[in-house]
Amino acid sequence: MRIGELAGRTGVSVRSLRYYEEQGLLASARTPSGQRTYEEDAVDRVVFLQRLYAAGLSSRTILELLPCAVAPSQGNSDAAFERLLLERARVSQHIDDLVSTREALDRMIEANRAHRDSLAVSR
Amino acid sequence: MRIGELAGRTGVSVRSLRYYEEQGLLASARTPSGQRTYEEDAVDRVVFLQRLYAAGLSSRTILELLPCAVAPSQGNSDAAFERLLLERARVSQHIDDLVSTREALDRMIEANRAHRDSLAVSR
DNA sequence: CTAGAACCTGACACTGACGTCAGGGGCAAG
DNA sequence: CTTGCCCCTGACGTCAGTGTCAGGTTCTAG
Repeated sequence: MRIGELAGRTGVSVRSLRYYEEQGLLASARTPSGQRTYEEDAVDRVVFLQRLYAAGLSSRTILELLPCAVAPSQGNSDAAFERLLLERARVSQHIDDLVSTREALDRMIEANRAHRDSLAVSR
Repeated sequence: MRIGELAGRTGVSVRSLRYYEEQGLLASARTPSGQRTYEEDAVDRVVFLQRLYAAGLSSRTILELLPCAVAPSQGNSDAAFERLLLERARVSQHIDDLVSTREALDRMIEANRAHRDSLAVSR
């Protein structure tokens, strides 16, 4: 498929797809005229990239652990595997932070709701 | 206390503190010579701001829900309360995303570890 | 053949939270 | 008094992912 279709199917902009390629995260074959061509599996790949981006990983970091994602079958460099473990820990830490932030928000919500209710009563 | 001490006690840069003030998120009294002065509670406020920033809220958004955080005692604008609920949902959604991303990472880790172990055996 | 959609490269713009530098004042200790 | 540290404002730099525009080629439908 061509880049426009891939963009449509993944919800990612054409610009971003070209950027991913520039970063070494997404390969494409080229037609003789130079247009990018993708296989079906590119869709999953792009979705996967989006997921990691959303988790706060940078292009560089994703690039480093990509060998593990793409070919767990060969002896991936220890560095990539270490990266993987490290990012797993980072995500986990981030989750914990968010959970406690959510709790703080819940306390605020509760406090405000309580007061709003009391206001409603007094009206 | 002056800005340097506040920075030291919160682990936030002096630059950031001035930025927070510029955004209307952190007030300061001024000495006659123009130097910023903070009360003890500024420490908590800054920590709170850091928490929200880490949760992905923008300065503008934080500013909008700040009334709820600072004075749940008065009839805060419905808009601020709505903002609060909305951001709570956003954080919650983000947590869910991160959790499923972490699961994806765990699957990758497992796949890689399995192969590494089998390699180790064959050596 | 031709219009129009989709594609190409290259480059500059933007956003947001901050770093950093310039140029200048305030203030305590020696 | 002066050395040295902290503070001030203002402004430009950074980073990363993307938007967007320019100028040009390619594909597809009628």
